[in-house]
Parts: sequence; structure tokens; C-alpha cells
Amino acid sequence: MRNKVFALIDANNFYVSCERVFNASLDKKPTIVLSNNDSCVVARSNDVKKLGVKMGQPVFQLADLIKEHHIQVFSSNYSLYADLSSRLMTFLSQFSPAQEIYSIDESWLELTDLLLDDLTEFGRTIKDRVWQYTGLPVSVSIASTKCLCKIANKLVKIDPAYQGVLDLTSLSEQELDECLDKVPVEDVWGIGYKYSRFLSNYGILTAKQLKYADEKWIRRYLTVTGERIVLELRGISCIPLAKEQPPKQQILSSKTFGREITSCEEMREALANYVARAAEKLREQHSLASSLTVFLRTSSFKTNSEQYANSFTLTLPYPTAFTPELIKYALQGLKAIYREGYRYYKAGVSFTKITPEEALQPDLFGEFSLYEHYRQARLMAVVDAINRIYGKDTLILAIQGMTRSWKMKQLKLSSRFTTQWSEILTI
DNA sequence: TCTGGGGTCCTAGGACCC
DNA sequence: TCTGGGGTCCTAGGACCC
Repeated sequence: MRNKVFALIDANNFYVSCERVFNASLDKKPTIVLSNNDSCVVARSNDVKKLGVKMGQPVFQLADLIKEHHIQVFSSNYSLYADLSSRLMTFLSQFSPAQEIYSIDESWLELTDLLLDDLTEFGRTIKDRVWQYTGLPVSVSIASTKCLCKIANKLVKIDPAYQGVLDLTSLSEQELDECLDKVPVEDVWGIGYKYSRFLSNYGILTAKQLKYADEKWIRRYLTVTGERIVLELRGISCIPLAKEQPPKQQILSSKTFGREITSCEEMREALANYVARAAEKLREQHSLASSLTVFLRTSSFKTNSEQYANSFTLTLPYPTAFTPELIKYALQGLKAIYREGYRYYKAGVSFTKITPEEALQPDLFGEFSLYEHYRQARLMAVVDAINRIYGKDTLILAIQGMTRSWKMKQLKLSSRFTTQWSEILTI
């Protein structure tokens, strides 16, 4: 059997690069993008990385640095990033019939059957064309397994000599091992904080050492996923390309509030909004949910005030994606766990036991009526269509509230250049 | 003052079945 | 004396990812 060939295309500093697409003045300026509520750093330009700013670092710790280096600061503009991501993925799909969209800024292409004789050249073509057509800088890494692609991706970002493209399939086994020796074990895809600490206790510190570890021993302590990583490092492909996106088995909507919530009224309003958002996602993938979990918590960073966290799971009498129904049950769950006297900073809702809408089982004896179900589905389809065309939250339920003073902070938001006519770039 | 959000996979253990 | 063997399904918890 012929060895497989995969390419991983990964956008560099994706959120920062998105901000730069429509704002050329940012090109040479150090720039960061913040998480929800403008709290943590989630994307950094290269010069900011060099200043030692860490992924996930709270921005309040950086006040001096931002002033000193004139760092440009942006709130997360997900409408913009999602749209540019979709352009990028569509553009990449022309380079191979087999594509897996892995995250908002990463895509795999399988190149096994393409019979390319110069893979590095092919990688350069992808990189240059993406830049030309989307304005996004990407790195391309090519290898015989997905795990090795991820390794190549680390190397390509460390060493500018590769100029953004690295093909590991052209290397001899010995050259490959030299590369693996440069990668710390915690940078291997699938090895997180706990596993890397465990492995280093046994003297396994690099990707190369993991490659030559006893796979049976690894399986015992790192389960079958660990064994797969070892085999993938040896060039045996165990993680196939996932072309189809299976429907989600869990849909979650949760946020920290812009300020702490202390009244049940506001909590009900916030929760209703989270349910509405999650229900939209549910309908987007044509699914129904039959289980719902509500959770809330106080801030664990506030050590001086009393802590409380709880969750409540309900099983619904029948699967549904009807927002008013889901809100009704979520509020029942909330009633069971809400306690007066705490300062809540986060809440959310999660749907599980998700089934496709066409697999709906009519209930002979219960309160469920198929006729009612279709009426509800049509109503939601109209609401979703209106919100899609005229902007989200054009139509909402009264309980979702008009002021939403608890909403998250986004003080440094750029324009939604590509998805809102009113915010289109003017020259 | 201030600390993200949304997912997946795997395993162990309990309940239950014939 | 001696109390089976082989399964499935579900959930919680722990690991990981971007």
C-alpha cells in the first residue's frame, strides 16, 4: 500500500491577520485580539509574541506593555473571522477533492492520490495563491500522517528558513528523527499538560523519544489515543481524514457576563438568550435535543466572596428544537439551582441527546403531537430566516430582554466589513 | 477593577438483560 | 462446600483540541 500524504494549512495569527485584511495600517504594528469581555489575549502578531505575551494572558497584566509598544488592541469580531474563514476554506478546497476543515483557521487536504512529484512546490503554490486571493498568510506542512503534519507545523513556525512550507515526506528517516528531536513532547498533538508531565517523569522529553517508546506501555497509561500518536509519529497513519462533519452531539452556549449578576430576573433573561443561541445552532444542523443542562457559577477568582456553582439536567418529554419550549425547561432547571445572595459571573446551557429531526418518534400516549411539532418547526424556520436576512436578534422573545445590561464587553470592536452593508469599508 | 468559549474521545463502573 | 458467563447501554469524569 502506498504511503498516505496529508497537507495541513494553518493561517498565521488568524484573528490578527483578519483584522489586517481590511486595515492595512496595522501591517507593521504590534497587534492583539482579545477574548470575550475583552479579558484575555487570544491572538498575537509575531512581534507581540516576541515581547513575551502569552496566549490566554489576562490583558490587565499588559497595560504598561501596550502603552510602551503602542500595541493595537481589538475585541473578537467573530462575524468577520467566520466569514474570512469560510472564504479561506472554500478557496483551499480547489487543491484537493479530500478536505477536512479542522478549526476556524486550519484545514487538512489529503494529497495521497494526486500524484504530485514536487510536494514542496505544491505547498508554495497553495501559500502564495491564498495570500493573493484572500489576503491571509498561511503555513503549509506536508507529511505522511496528521500527527507528523502537526509536528511540521510547529517547526515551520519556529524556523523562518522554511518560508512557511515544510514537506517531511522528502526527508530520510534519520533527518526526520533529527526534526522530531527538536520538538518538546508537550508540543505533540494530543499530548497536553498532564500527559507531558507524566512522560517527562519517565525521561520522555521530545517527540523523537515518544516515537521510540514502547507502544504497549504508552497504551496502558495514555489509552489508545496515546498509542495512536506513537504509531503516527512512526509514519503509520491511524487518524483518517474526516471529510464529512458529523452533527454535533453536544451544543453549548455559555458566557461570562459583562458584570456580575445578582438578581434572578436578570439571570432568567441571560439564560433565555443562551438557550435561543444554542437552539439556533441545533436547528442549523437539523437536529432535536432531548436533554438540557443549565449551569451557573460565581467567580473562583473572587476569593473574598462566597462561592457557589451548580448544574441541573432535565430530560425533555420529547425531542425538540423549539426555542420557547427549550426556554421553558431551562427556566425550570434554573429555578432548581438558583440561590439568592451570590454574585454570579457565568452561566450557560447545554443540549445533549441530540437526534436528527427526521428520526422523530411520534408518541402515541404522551402530550406530543406531530401536527404541533411541524407548526413549531415552520415558525422557527421563519424566525431564523428573518434573523439571517436582517441581522441577528431582529426577532427575539420578550424574555430575552431589550437592554441586556449584563452583556459582554466589546469596546474595541472593528467593523463587520464583509457581513453588514452598513459597516462596509469606505475609501 | 480585570482571568474565554465550544467542542471530542476514552475509560471505568453501575444497572440491567438473557 | 460450591451461586455463571457474556453481553449492552448509560453516565461521570478525565484527558485532549483550537
